[in-house]
Amino acid sequence: MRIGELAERAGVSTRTLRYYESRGLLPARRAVNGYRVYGDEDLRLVAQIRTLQDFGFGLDETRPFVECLRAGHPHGDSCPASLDGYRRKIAELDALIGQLQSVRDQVTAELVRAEAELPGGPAPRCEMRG
Amino acid sequence: MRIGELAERAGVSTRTLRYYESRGLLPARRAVNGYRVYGDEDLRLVAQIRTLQDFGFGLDETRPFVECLRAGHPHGDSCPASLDGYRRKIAELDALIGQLQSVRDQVTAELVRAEAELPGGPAPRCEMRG
DNA sequence: CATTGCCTTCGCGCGGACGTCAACGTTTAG
DNA sequence: CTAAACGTTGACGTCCGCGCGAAGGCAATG
Repeated sequence: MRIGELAERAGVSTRTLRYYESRGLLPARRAVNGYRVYGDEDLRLVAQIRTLQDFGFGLDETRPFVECLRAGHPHGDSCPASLDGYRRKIAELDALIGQLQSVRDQVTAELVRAEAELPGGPAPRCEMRG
Repeated sequence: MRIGELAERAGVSTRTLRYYESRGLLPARRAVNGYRVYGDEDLRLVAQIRTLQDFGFGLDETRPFVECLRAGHPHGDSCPASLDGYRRKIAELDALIGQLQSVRDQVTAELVRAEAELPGGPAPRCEMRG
């Protein structure tokens, strides 16, 4: 299989595949004429990269998974390094979520304060009846 | 007050102040020689921008607050448009947090599955006795 | 011969908030 | 008078990751 076919089957552009190769993922054997030659396993490899990308992994972060696959393991996450990759990403996400949550709370506090200070008088959230 | 003094007092660079002006925030009067001239209210204006920036507001999103201040209101968030700005940002943050949470859960599920499939056997989270 | 596919390398684009430099005018202190 | 310090505009560089586009040339196939 050459680059065009792999690109079509994987649903990415040939540019993307060459880019992956330039980044050290997805190395390709070469035919005598210099054409890149791929096997079916490379399809799974690209699929693994895309999946992780969808999770917000950077290209570099997909490396352990890719190397795990290339080492012959059944899944990209069949290796300890990949699991660590998961764990790091989860920790990263938790940290980010926490920061965003904190900002969210601060902005909400500002909103509440500003609403209370409005010259038109505070807009009550609950109906006051007497 | 000229640009250097305002920059120092506000804790930003002169480049930043000129940039704000170019973006339509922070318009400056000009002296006869063409120098930008600022008043004390501009200091509060810059402070308002920085505060919002810290909350993750883009420059454009600070516009209602800035115009509110320039309209003579006591705070940048003394205007309805500013409150809407707060609300939009909160909604934005909620959406983002939700997405990240979803991704986090998916990655966690992958991690759990991969751990269970490890050739070394699943690493139990709880001791099994008996 | 034409078409299609592939090869390489170089450089561009995006988006936002600036940094940095150039080349020049102004003010101020010695 | 001169030099430093400050001001002006304009244009380009940076960071970040993930690519895209195009030029110029070789390979395979009809």
